[in-house]
Amino acid sequence: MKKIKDSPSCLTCSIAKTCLFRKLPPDELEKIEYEKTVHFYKKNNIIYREGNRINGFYCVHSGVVKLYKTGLEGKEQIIRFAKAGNIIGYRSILSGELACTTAKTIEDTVACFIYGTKLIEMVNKHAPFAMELMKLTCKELGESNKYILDIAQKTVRERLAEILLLLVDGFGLDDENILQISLTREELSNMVGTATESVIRLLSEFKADKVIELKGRKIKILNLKQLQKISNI
Amino acid sequence: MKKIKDSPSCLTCSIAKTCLFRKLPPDELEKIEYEKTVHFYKKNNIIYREGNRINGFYCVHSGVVKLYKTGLEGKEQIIRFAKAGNIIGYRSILSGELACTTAKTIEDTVACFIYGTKLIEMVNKHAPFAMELMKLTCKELGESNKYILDIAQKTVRERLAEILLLLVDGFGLDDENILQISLTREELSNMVGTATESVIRLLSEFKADKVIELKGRKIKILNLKQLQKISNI
DNA sequence: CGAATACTTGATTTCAGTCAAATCCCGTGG
DNA sequence: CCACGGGATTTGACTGAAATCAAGTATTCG
Repeated sequence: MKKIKDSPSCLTCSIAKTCLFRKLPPDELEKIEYEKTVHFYKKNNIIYREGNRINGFYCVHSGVVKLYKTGLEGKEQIIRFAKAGNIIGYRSILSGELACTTAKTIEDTVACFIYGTKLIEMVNKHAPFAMELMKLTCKELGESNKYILDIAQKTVRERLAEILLLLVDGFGLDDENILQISLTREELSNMVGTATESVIRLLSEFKADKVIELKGRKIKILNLKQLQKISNI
Repeated sequence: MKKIKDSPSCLTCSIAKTCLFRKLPPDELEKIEYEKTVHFYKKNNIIYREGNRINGFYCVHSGVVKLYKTGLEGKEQIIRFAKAGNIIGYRSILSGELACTTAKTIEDTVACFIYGTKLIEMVNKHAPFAMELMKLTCKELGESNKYILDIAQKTVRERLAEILLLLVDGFGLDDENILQISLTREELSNMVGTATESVIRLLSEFKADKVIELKGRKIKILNLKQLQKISNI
């Protein structure tokens, strides 16, 4: 277990300056600092489960979390990823419903837990914070709606290209144009909403067409323009 | 055009007592009463279009509105319906984005328009209202996420059964068990996310299996349990 | 009443899922 | 260090659900 001094402090946390929490006054942030609990998760650990009642939300400090729903045959459908600065679990707090997704780390992750009552208190007391949170939710809603259209009408090929572009957007490329997130083929297929074999075949095609290059889970983007063309945005 | 006295008043509007606006103090509601404009739409009219910047939102007073996104080949994907008491267009106001759906009436509809600035003012001034709006948004987000899973993993047959159940839930049955919303086969297919012919074939199957009965656009539910079974909820 | 739209049914095609088998890769423990 | 086991990946063959295409019928609306 890590030492306490490794725990991030809200007051010095650079994330708090760019995310949602920048809308809170400093004294409020200080209070959160003393109420929050910091959790360390190894890769492939579940933070909360779909269908659970959760009594707080998490602010991801580092690492990556996948949020997914589980279908009938146990197949995952990834709804989104959360990385440093993103919050997870807030939806069910605000709607008063059970968690609609499972949150599982795909890298070692540090996340701060804050009670739902605190979140609701902040929403009630600080209008700018409430507005920012609402903005966030509405954007997420827009993205989910867009994804409904995509899955309903696009081919798997188009969707895979689009997902790759989304990943480039969210996680970036290094100086060799390698995508800075490592996903299994199965996770990719669970994002696209297709069979693992289909993703593998399509990745091979993209590779044959010199759009990408593959080395294990590393994906090197050779032709971004072509990917956009394939994705039919 | 209808006479002004047909315009609903927020103060006496029974809808305002059950929906979002019940969270506003009476004096605030009175102010809205004088700022809102009432719009009358015939069936099949567009209230706003996907991609438009809209500067306000609408509260549906009567009638039904379908909210849909348009795909590549012009095919609609219906995201949800709005009926009396529902609000539409608020997402893009709050997120500061362009409208992510087109809103089109499928029945004669009366809707009240309120400026976005007013909505934001209300969110800032009245925390209970803000909370209620946030709750609404989060529920909608939960539903959209659920639908992503459904479209990605369920068969068309399962989804059609599920959509029928959703419609029963949202619009109810009359004393003859006839669904109280009239949709074209194409609209049904645009909800399910499939081809019109597929919906027709499946409806015929359901009819052959004595699950439903069809008379034009009227759908009579004969066996709700069986529908639930088919939908695999 | 005629044109346009909506609905239905049948035939065919195709995209993507499933099943099966082989290979690769990686961590573990001897 | 290397063999072993299990999961991940890949490829091929086959299947099937649903889309597309086509053609005819029914309804609706001006």
